[in-house]
Amino acid sequence: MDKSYQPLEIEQRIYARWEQNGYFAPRGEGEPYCIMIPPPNVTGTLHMGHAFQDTIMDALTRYKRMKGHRALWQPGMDHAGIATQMVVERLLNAEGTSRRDIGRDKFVERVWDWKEHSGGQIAEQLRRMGASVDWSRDRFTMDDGLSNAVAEVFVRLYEEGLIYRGKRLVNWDPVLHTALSDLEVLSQDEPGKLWHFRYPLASGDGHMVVATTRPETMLGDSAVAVHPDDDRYSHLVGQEVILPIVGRRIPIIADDYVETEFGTGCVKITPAHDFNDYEIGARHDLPMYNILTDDGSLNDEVPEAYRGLDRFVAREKIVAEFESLDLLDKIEDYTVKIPRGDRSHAVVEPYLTDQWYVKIEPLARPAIEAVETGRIRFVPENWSKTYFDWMYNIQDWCISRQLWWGHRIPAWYDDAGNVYVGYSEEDVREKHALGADAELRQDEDVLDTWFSSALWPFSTLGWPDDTRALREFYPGNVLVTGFDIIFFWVARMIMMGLKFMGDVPFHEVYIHGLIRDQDGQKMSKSKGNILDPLDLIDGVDLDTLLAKRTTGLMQDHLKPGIEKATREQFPNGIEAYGCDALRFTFAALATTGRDIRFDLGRIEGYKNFCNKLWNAARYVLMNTEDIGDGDSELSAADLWIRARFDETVRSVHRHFSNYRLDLAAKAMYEFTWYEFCDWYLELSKPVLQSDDASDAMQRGTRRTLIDTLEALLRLLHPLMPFITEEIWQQVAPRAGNAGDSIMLQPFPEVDESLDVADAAADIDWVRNFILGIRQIRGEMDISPGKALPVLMQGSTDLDRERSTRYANLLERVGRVESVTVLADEEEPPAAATALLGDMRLLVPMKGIIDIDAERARLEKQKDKVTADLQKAQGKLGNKNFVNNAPAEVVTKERARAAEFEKTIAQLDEQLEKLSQI
RNA sequence: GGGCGAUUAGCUCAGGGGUAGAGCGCCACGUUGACAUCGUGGAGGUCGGUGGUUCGAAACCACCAUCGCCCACCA
Repeated sequence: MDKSYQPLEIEQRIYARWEQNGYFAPRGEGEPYCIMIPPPNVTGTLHMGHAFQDTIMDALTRYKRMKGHRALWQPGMDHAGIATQMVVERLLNAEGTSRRDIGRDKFVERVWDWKEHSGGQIAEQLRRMGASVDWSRDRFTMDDGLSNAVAEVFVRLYEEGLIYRGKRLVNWDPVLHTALSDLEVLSQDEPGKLWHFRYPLASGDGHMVVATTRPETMLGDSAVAVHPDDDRYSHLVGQEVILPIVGRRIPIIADDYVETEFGTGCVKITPAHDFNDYEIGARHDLPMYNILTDDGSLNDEVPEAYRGLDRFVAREKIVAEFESLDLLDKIEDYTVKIPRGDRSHAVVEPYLTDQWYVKIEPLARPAIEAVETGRIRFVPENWSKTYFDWMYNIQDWCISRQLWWGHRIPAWYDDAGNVYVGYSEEDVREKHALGADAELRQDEDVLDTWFSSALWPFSTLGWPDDTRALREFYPGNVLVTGFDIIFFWVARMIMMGLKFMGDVPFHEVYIHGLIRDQDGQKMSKSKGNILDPLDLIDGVDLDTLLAKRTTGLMQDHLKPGIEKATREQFPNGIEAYGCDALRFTFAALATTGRDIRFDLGRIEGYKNFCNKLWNAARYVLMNTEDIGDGDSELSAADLWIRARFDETVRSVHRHFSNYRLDLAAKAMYEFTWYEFCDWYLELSKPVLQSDDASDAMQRGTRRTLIDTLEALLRLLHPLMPFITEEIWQQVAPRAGNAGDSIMLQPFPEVDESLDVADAAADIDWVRNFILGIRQIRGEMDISPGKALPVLMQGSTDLDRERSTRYANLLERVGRVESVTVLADEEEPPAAATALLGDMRLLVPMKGIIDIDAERARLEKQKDKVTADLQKAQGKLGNKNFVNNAPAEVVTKERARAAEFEKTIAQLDEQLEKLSQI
């Protein structure tokens, strides 16, 4: 083995072997376990969030697979309608052409080409992350099977009356020319204005003042509303105003919606361009004036001077005209919530169009119940509240999009405008007995991407066919995802799963945090702070990193700032940490629910951890080349490490079942480094490197070394698949294990039969002995290489017995030259002291130790213990404590106080001795 | 306007009614035959504030402050 761990060389080789051997497919007869990957957007590349999420899912899958489950981690990708269409349109634009130039069929072909290219990249990245997904089951939301499922669901919902078509106000994106669902619209505060306009009363007796943030919509006004109880205006209700510029007479109406406190208490009503006004218009039967075109310009409904103007240009002109008419009351600065499309960032307009909707309430009810009754559990629990809040107020879902890339809506129209829904044109003709001469035209629109994603938990398993996979793996066990798509995706999967499978799609929803940069900023291209997970694995030089962060920026002026920040943070680029270090870092950071600052210090530390493990394995292999097959005898250290390992296994099981990968990682790390490496390997050296130990004893230690390492590798495997496999291939045969791959081995289980109480107590004694001596050595600046004589004063029989039995360990590991028993009454020489139970360990100071330094050291210890003692005595002196606290707490406190007193007495005695010198 | 979360060592974060923890960083010593990507020792915190519950609060409760996120139709 190399002297240090070199991840890059081994990772890809190992993954290829796993994949070629089909190890990722479900196997065995165990209970099925299934996780569905949240399908990444096919146009994207994996970012840190994916890598984090994939690490969690892979760790869970590997863990369950090793526990004997038929484990399936279902892979696949999402066609991501709008996002993908935008990417390909941009490509076309760069070529000097456009989607409209080449036409729908050619365009869709281009998107498929792009999908092949881009999707392959993501699959490659997943492989580099070590993802043990079953590639043989790979799915794409637009492939034939999933498209069938989409059509099936659409037709069934339509036939049940749960999908309908209607003309309503929708969120319209004037740049993308499509409707959006409420979720795809993000409202943000932006500085704006509040314009106050005077609308003259038709009676000629003055005017009303209305305020608006969107002046151009006045062209579509059909009323002015006031609150019914507003005395200022009640005499005007029923009268009319003359709409300026347009000249239309519109009524003054009364409606509860109006807030008397806000502005003047008069609201202009534009039913065709505002969601609230739409409702009011419906209540009062007002006419609707649609004044916009698809791209957000004014249409022919408005006075000629305004036709064809973009709405924002028209806005300026309207204000100017009001001013010239002396009808502009005032302009106030005002912060406005601006709704923007989440993809295009264009200002979205409420716009009257025909769209398809899912009637959601009947689907939502059982979905709410599934969480209320605990059939689905959110982890952490508080996310269920977010879920409920949305589900209780859920609105019908607009599912049609005016795009070209996506599942075409399975609806056909005849010349008379009748609509027929079916699986295909033939199906429709047959079902409705339409003759061949009847002209049918399919709906031009496609479905919201999330419509197909909602079916993912069963469409990927073959639904609507009754497949074996579907029977085995539905419902899945856990969904691992971010909080940002609880509404978009999680809720909709639950609704569709219950509707079409009659069961929940998964029993647990593990919501993880968001990966942020080291300053807590969200990672994004425009901030220039993105990290590519592969760059952390493979390393990257500064120039490449700079290029990655600055090319393709939407806003060129950000470039210098990004360059500067990147140069400062990564003056030498990023070193290669390897996949296992990255995965372990993600796991260690995966605390409940909170966002994660990705700190390079952590991954650096876990890379070192890999190296530590590597070298521990080197040591073990070096010492187990020839174990021999005679009897073996286990030493106290051997028993102790086996017991410590069991304890670690126990806690790792617990942490996996609670989705606390951070705690699992911590338990693994601490055992490996602080117990196995720091102590056990050191304690094994005296046995293996001394002639005193019997062959049986040596065999016992060699077996323990190899057995513990082999089991430890299995324990670590779900988090660090590559390094554990690489080492295991060499270790397993010596441990008597003939398996092909560590990933197919059983996960370690606790050996309940082990009774090691005595051995554990002995080893604790040895460790404390050595720690005491090390402390003296460290604080007295005695060279680690110098062996020290030690005197034991106040020792018990057991102390003396142990000092003999473990003399070898004390000498070799503790660098103790000799251990001498000193009778209680015997006068010790000047010495430095360490306390071990009731016994004092003395290191004679002759020529070694600075007396003043030793006195200071003891005083410091005494201060600390005295403070502890005072605290304990304070408690014990409090009657309330003694009377009310549980007896065992009081007893414990008494014992503590007694211990402190004894320690202080010993320290005093030692200080006294020093002063006599 | 409603809801959720955070506030613990210089930094990043665990923990949790009875003894305040880890990693990184820092200081000192050190090449001992797995590992200097290392070893050994050490310094460093009134656990955001105020009040309450309790024998006991950093932890539970209330309020407040600061920061963050989500939802919502005051034009």
